[in-house]
Amino acid sequence: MKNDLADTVKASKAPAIARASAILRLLGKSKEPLSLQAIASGLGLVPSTCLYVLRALVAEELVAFDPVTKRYSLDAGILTLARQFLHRDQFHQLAQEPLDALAAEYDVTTLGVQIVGLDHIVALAVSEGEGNFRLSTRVGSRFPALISATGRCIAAFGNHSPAQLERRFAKLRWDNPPTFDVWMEQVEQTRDSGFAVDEGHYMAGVVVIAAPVFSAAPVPSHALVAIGIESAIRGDGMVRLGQALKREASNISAMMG
Amino acid sequence: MKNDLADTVKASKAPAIARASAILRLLGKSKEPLSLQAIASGLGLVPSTCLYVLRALVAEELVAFDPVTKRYSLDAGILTLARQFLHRDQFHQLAQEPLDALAAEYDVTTLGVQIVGLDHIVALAVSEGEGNFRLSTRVGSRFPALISATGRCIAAFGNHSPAQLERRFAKLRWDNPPTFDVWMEQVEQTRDSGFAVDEGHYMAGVVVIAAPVFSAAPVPSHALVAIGIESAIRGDGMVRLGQALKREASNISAMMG
DNA sequence: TTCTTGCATTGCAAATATAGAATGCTATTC
DNA sequence: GAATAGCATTCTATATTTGCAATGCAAGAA
Repeated sequence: MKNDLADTVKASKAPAIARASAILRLLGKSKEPLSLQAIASGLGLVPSTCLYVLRALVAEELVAFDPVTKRYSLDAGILTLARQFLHRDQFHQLAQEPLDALAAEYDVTTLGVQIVGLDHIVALAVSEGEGNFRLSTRVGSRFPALISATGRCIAAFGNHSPAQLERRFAKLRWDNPPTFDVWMEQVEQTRDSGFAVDEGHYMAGVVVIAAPVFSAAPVPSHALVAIGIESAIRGDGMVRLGQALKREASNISAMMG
Repeated sequence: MKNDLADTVKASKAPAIARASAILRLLGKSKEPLSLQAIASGLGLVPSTCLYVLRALVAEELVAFDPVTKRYSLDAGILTLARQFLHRDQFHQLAQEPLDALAAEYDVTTLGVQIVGLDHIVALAVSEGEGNFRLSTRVGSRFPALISATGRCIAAFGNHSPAQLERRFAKLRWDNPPTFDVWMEQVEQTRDSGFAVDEGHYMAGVVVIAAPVFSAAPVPSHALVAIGIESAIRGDGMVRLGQALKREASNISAMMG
C-alpha cells in the first residue's frame, strides 16, 4: 500500500493529486475523523506535505477540518461532484427506469453497475423491491470485478486471458467458492445464454443474476444485476428474470452506441 | 473566475489540488465531455499542466477519458467517495428518519442541508412525499446560503454582521424578492419562533419552512427544510409543520453535541 | 507550578513540477 | 491525394514544491 502510493506519486507529473486522492480514500475508509499524523503515517507521507495537501483540500471543501480536535474528514463538496456525475451519466439515466420496473415485477433488488476493468465494479443505480426481505446496497458501492454473476459476465465477454482470470479469481472471497474449472464452465454457459447466474456461491442463500451492457467497445462497460434470496427466485422465474435482464441490457446497449 | 483560480493556486502550497478541483467542477458543470483544450482555456491553465493533472485524475478514476474522442468527463470514483462520506456523516444518519416521517405526514418534500458559511448550503438528505405534485431535489444539490427559509435561519442565528448580510443579500435571485428591510424583519421573527418561513418569495407558489440544527458551535451547522406548493401548506398546517421541524431539529442538535 | 511528551507547524536547501515553445498526430478541406 | 489546421503531446530551463529538521504549542504528569 505504501509502495503503491509512492510509485504512483513517482510516475506522475502531478503527484499531489495521487496524494490527495489517497488521503480522500483513507478518510473515506476511516470510521472517525483522522489527525494529520494518522493520515501521514497511514500513507507514508511526510507530515508537512500532508498538511499542505490537506489545507488545499479543505479550501476546496472536499475535506472538513475541525479546528478544536484538529481532525480531518470528508466534506460535502464530494457529494456535489457525485451528483453532477450521476446527472450526466448516460447509463444511470437509461438504467434507472428498467431497474425499477424489474425490481417491482420480480420483487428483487436490482442494480446497474459500471465495470472498471478486471479490478472492480461500482453501483451507479439501485432499485429495491417492496418485499419483506430486501437486500440493500447503495449507489457508489464497490465490489471485486470477478465475483458473483457480474464476474461471470466480465469473464465471458471481457476478452481477458485465462491466466489473468485465474490470477484474479484466486483472490476472491466467496461464501461457497466454486473451483476455477467449475467457474469457467459457468462462464462458458454465460457466453451461450447471454446472462450469468450465481446461486449461493457469492452469498449463501442469495441468487444473483447479471447481463452485460455494451457501449461502443466490444467488451462490456456496464451490467444490469438482480439480487434476491433463493426462495424468491425459483427455477423458472430465474430464467425469466435472466432473459428480462438480458433484454433490457441490450436495449440500453443499443441506446448507448 | 480565472483570477480566482490563479489566486488560489498561488496561495497554496499544493496548487495542483486547486487545479484538480477546478477541473472536476468544470467537468461537473459541463453537459458534455470536454477536450483538453476546452478545459485548459476554460480555466486559464497551460495545456501541458492541465494534461498532467488530467492524467493523474484519470489514474485515480475520478475522471474518465475516452481515447477515441479524447474527451474527459467525471468518473465513478467520485461516487464511491460520496457514498463513504454519507455513510459516515452523523447528520445524514440522524436526519433521514425524521425527514421521511415529516414528508409522509405533511405530504411535502423534506431535506436536511449542511450550511457552508454564508456561501451556500448542500442537501445531505432528501425525502419526497407521495403527493401528486412533488417538488424534487437530489442529495448533493447546492443553493445560495441566504436564499429562502434556510437563509433566514442562517441570518437569524449565524452571528453575521448586517453589512455582510446585506452584501450577500443583494446578490440573491428570487421570484418575488423581498426588500432588505422586510427580510430583516422576517429574520427577526425567525429568531423568535425558532423556524423560518418563505411564502412564495424564493419560488412563486411554493412555501419553504426551515429550522436550524446546532452541533457544538453556537452558529447553526445544518438545517431541516420542508418544501411544498402553497395549496398543500395552509395557514395552520404551516405553523404545525414549522414547529415539528423545530422539534426534530433540536432533537438532532442534542444528539450531535 | 514545571517538566515532559506528542503533536502540529514553519524554515530552508534540494529535488521536481511547471510554463511555454516545439513537435507530432489526426481529421478535414480542397 | 495533398495540404492545412487544430489539436494533443513531448521537451527543457527555471521557478516551485517537497522533505527533513528545527521550532512552537498544548495537554497531561509529577
